[in-house]
Amino acid sequence: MATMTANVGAASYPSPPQYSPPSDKPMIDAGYEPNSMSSSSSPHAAHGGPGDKSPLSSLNLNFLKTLSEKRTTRDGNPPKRRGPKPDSKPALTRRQELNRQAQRTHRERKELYIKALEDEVLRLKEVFSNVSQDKDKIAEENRQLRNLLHQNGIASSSVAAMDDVISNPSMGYTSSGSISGSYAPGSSSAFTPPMTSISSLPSVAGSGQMMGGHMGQHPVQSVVDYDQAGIDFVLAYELPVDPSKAYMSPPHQAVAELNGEIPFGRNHSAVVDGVESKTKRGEQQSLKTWELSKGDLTTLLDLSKRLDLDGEITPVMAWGMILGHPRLTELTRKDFEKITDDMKDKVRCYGFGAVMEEFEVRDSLNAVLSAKPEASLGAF
DNA sequence: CTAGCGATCCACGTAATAAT
DNA sequence: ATTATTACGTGGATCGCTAG
Repeated sequence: MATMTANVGAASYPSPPQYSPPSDKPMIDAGYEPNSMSSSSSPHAAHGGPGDKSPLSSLNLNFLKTLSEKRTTRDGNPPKRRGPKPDSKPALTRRQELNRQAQRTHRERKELYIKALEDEVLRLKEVFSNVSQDKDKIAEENRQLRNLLHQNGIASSSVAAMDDVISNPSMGYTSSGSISGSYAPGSSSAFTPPMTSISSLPSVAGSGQMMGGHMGQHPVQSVVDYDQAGIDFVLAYELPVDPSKAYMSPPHQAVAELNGEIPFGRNHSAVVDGVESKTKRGEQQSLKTWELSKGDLTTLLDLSKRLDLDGEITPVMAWGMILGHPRLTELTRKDFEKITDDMKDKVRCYGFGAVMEEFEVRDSLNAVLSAKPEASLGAF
């Protein structure tokens, strides 16, 4: 059992670049002699039965020790010579010999891997140290600049706001950084282009800016208010038609990571609770949902690309998908409603909110578009 | 000082099992 | 079938302590 779990995790150490596997098939100790002893092949003494020693036998302890210790013995002597044990018999079977070789190379790989990790730790320590120094310098400079502003009677509130954004990566994050590719990393069907174009806008920007980007691409568009259409689209799934659909699947970890970063609206479970309580009490007041402004929609679009739902997407993502469609301008308000209705049957509750299959959104969208007279077919 | 002894380190072998 | 990895055992070397 223990072997199973560990095996997968440690899948492989980077192979040692310099190690050349025994070319002429499993001959005795071919090509192995890291230190001194060359391939010998006539030792003796087999191993006995079960022995002494503590259960945490050498391997684990050795592993830990090699993380921090030197390559010499305590009296400064070089470590033990390597090579076959002086008392080891030549392998009796081909399989035995292969195992022996495999174990040697494995140990070597492991050693190199650990060494590489050690080096990486040192490197990162240095980087961290440098960054810390830079940060201190900048903070100090910032302080001085603020003082200067203050002395000259210039309010620094806006500057302070910028500081918040900088010091809190969860706010107004930009496209750089570690969050890359968080949406469906393995899914080639992800609709990245439109989403990135949207999310690259400052999240503090109002919907006007967001739409500016799209209206630039689709000028002189009908009367469709994409802001409002988007809000309607997203909110449509926050009021489950069928309360029995609630909690069909467990909360996703990705949401936990985003928790606390959503500065508006309501907990979705509360919404579902509200629905339940409504069905019980017949009260209208409990059927509240998110209070979503146009600015919030932009922020949601921004946040949504950081979820990894494995092929499923949130309504916000779906809306981003729709916005990114090359034939967006052909869509009317009725089309949006049609898609919304379509998807209502397919939406599921993911614990924190609604999700839907990406391909179903695509299908629905394409269905609506294909019912239209002409146009360049720009399916996904 | 030194021999004796137990604990620990270390490199290795073997077998089982998972992965390819 | 072969290779990679894990788990465990072995024996020599070394260390630290202690009694003589």
